[in-house]
Amino acid sequence: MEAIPDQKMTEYSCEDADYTFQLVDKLMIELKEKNLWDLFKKIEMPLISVLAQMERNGIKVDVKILEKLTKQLMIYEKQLTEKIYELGGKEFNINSPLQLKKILFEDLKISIIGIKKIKTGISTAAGELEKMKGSHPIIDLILEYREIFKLKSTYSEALPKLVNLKTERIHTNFNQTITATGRLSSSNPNLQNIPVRGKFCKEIRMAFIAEKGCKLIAADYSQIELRVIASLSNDEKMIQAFKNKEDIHIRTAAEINECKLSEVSQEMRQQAKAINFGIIYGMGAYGLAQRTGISPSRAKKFIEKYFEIHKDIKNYLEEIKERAKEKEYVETLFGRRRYLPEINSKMFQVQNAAERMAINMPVQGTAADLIKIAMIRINQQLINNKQRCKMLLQVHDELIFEVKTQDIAFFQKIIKQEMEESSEAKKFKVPIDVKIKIGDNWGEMEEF
DNA sequence: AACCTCACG
DNA sequence: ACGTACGTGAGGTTC
Repeated sequence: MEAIPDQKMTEYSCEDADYTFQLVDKLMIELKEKNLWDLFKKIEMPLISVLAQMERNGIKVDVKILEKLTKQLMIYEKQLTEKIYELGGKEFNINSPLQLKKILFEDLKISIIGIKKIKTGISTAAGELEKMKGSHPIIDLILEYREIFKLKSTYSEALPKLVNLKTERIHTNFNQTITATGRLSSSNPNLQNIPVRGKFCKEIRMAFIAEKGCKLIAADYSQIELRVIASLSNDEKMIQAFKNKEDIHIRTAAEINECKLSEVSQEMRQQAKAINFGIIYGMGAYGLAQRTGISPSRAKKFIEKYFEIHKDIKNYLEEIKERAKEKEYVETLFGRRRYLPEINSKMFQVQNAAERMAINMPVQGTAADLIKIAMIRINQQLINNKQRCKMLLQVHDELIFEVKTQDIAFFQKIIKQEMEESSEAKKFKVPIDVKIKIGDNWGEMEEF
């Protein structure tokens, strides 16, 4: 790839070289002492070249689609801006939370009971505005404006600037040494946060296209973090649910509401989903209530019920906190560590925050280890066939490939197999399930 | 540079 | 009594 800048060549003296070797030695010893040498040798070292290859590959982008979308978004933005000025009584910068606050709470006198306070006063985050929805028509417009502006500024306008002129592709950076949990991160641009839920997300994703004569394959681990916690905690009930290929959220909903699987409503499933995710994040009853809109007392009952049924998970969470306090670190199934000295802090909220990190890291980190291993193994298989199948992106539990159309069946099988059935995937007490989708672009993919 | 907000898993 | 779910990156405003 041409855009890679020339490395700055520094001239080293012999003394510098000696010093460098000493540092490397020290680092190696530290890795060995902390029991991280195996992890480094097995995962991080081989992953370096996989990521370098992915960065060189890049993903093809149809700039025209994004430019067209930008124009459309600008029209919406203008219409919304005018309406908001009218309702607000004057022109102001809608992107400024400070100015927005003045309009909403001083001029329009919208009630702020129960709205979250932050450092600089009242929060105007979407979740808080959501609570004021009924009190003034301007709220809906602000929310819509924010959505449109975000799409335009962060995606449809910004992405074309990062398309390499020679390759017509976007080459993101995959950062291997940033996160506390072992995940990768992506920057310049971040291709791990391309919209997928809201309005116009399909249009944005449709701009990421397969090369002529190729298709994109997306392979994602289904419910990987819940499978990980089921396995780590050895929770028989949850393991059984995954073995039976049940919808885990429906199952949870039936359990906490004490009803049949068939009696679970959409809303009940939604609440159960929030609980399942909350468990992974170490949430409390208050947090659950905030996010689901149910009352704190009801949320508390749901959580109690959940732990009553999943005693193994409850025990696991207690144990992991205890062990973290003793060792001041937590670790993944593959031995990756996160040091958490603050877990023994005397400050209540500092310690609490560390406890939540202690709960989350082994789950998030084990999933990260698993996909990294899969990437290395798949790359091994691609090495002789790079022209026919390229690994393009990783989005935490998902891998995107570009494959020659005639080779789809061949590589699809390899990818799924390496992700689901490697010896490492078999270390889990639950089956690992990978969903495959195929399409001409990232926005229109069909499940296989 | 800090802060806010918001996109993703 | 406390504040309230984990992990990221980016664009905007304000100082």
